[in-house]
Amino acid sequence: MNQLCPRFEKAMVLLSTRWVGLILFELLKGAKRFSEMEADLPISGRLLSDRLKLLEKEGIVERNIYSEFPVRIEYTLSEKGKALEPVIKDIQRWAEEYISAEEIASKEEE
Amino acid sequence: MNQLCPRFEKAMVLLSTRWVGLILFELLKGAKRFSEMEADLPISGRLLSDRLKLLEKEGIVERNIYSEFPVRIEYTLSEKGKALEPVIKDIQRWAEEYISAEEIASKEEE
DNA sequence: TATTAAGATTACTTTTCGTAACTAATGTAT
DNA sequence: ATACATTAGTTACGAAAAGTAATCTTAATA
Repeated sequence: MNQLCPRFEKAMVLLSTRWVGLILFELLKGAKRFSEMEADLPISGRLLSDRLKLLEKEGIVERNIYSEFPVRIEYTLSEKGKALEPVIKDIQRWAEEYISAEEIASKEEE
Repeated sequence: MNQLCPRFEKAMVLLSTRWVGLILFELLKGAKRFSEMEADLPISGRLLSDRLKLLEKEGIVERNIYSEFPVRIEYTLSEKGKALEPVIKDIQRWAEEYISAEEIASKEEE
């Protein structure tokens, strides 16, 4: 039925998961705490939690616990995660060149 | 609230739309008819139709009608669509390097 | 014991999916 | 002329997933 390379298909499905791209973009800037990401991204805590768990399971994100007061938990990209940088950079370049201001303005219409 | 570049966010949301990546991958190989894509991709006609309309609206895909018997309709990438090639190529490279065979085998588990 | 941060859980609403049946346009066979 | 193929979708609708906000949990202070 379908002629796709299973690795590619798996990667595509993973990267197409809603908000995963934006989370990767956040983490490419450096280690982030849960609440920082929650503030920066347009998603709720429940979803952020789900996605971080998914990315951790996939070996893309690492969760580091620092036993301070109060406890600090930081999320960082693994090597596998950092290797996605070119994808994100390409998307940024494409967006700069091809997404027009009008398109963004007309978000709420239709 | 959020600190993201709106162009980037828009691009990310668009490219994160389920199946959009796989459709782009199909079309990077050249012009495709509706039924060919339906056969190659693991999605239903309804969704394929939805996504093609979305991509046409976004100026990424072009729809060409040939009045033969029976009518032939081909989908191709616009310049804006072709400009996404690096993104897809990067994802392919990443998948080759980082998606292991075991991960694919264990699709149905958990 | 009251507070604070991280994040999990719950209860509930809204969107999106997927299947299968249906429509439209056009050419062919009878 | 009428009935049937073929391609390319569209519609309807129940099922599944995604979304939100508010409420718990845990652990270490002050």
